[in-house]
Amino acid sequence: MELRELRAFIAVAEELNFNRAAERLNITQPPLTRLIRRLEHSLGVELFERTTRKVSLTMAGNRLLDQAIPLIRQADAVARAIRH
Amino acid sequence: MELRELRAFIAVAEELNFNRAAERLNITQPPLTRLIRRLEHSLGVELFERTTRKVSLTMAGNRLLDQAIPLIRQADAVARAIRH
DNA sequence: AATGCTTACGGGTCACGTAATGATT
DNA sequence: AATCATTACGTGACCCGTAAGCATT
Repeated sequence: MELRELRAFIAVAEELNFNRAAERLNITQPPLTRLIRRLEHSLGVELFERTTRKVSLTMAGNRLLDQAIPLIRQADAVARAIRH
Repeated sequence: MELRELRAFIAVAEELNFNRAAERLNITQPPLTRLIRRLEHSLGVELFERTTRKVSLTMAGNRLLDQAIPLIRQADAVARAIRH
């Protein structure tokens, strides 16, 4: 699990749309799909249900979102603190 | 800043020796040197003073260590929670 | 037909490990 | 000479973006 993956996850979870999330991350959809896949694989759970037309969070995804946001926030705070 | 880099940083900070830290991380010294360099570069600060014979934490390094440990701990807790 | 996620594929970058270098004791 | 970190270098893996595929509306 890497911060980059969590940032990608949060973007998708908030947008519920890979295209917009990818734009927000300044990448295209395919790498984003792969980031999410890798995160899912490393955690051993599905984070989204993709019903071809609609993306929604699974229960595990919801739980992760709750925890990923403060984690990223804390990581950013650490970086800022060290940079002064 | 990535978790992988922080884990490497913690290993070096605790061992104060690149060789032992690399072993602990199951990599060799050169990639470890580069991980640390990249982290230093991304934060814009020196984290270690390398006097060729001795490695010691800078002030910034000390501050990062204090914050990186709980951050990694939290990240591990998140991963564990999601995996059940 | 249009939309939206995923898979295929080619190319460039990146990361690893071995080997060589530099510096200190 | 020995130790320890860094730099050089070649190879294999990884990541990106374009293009193609596939399913749903």
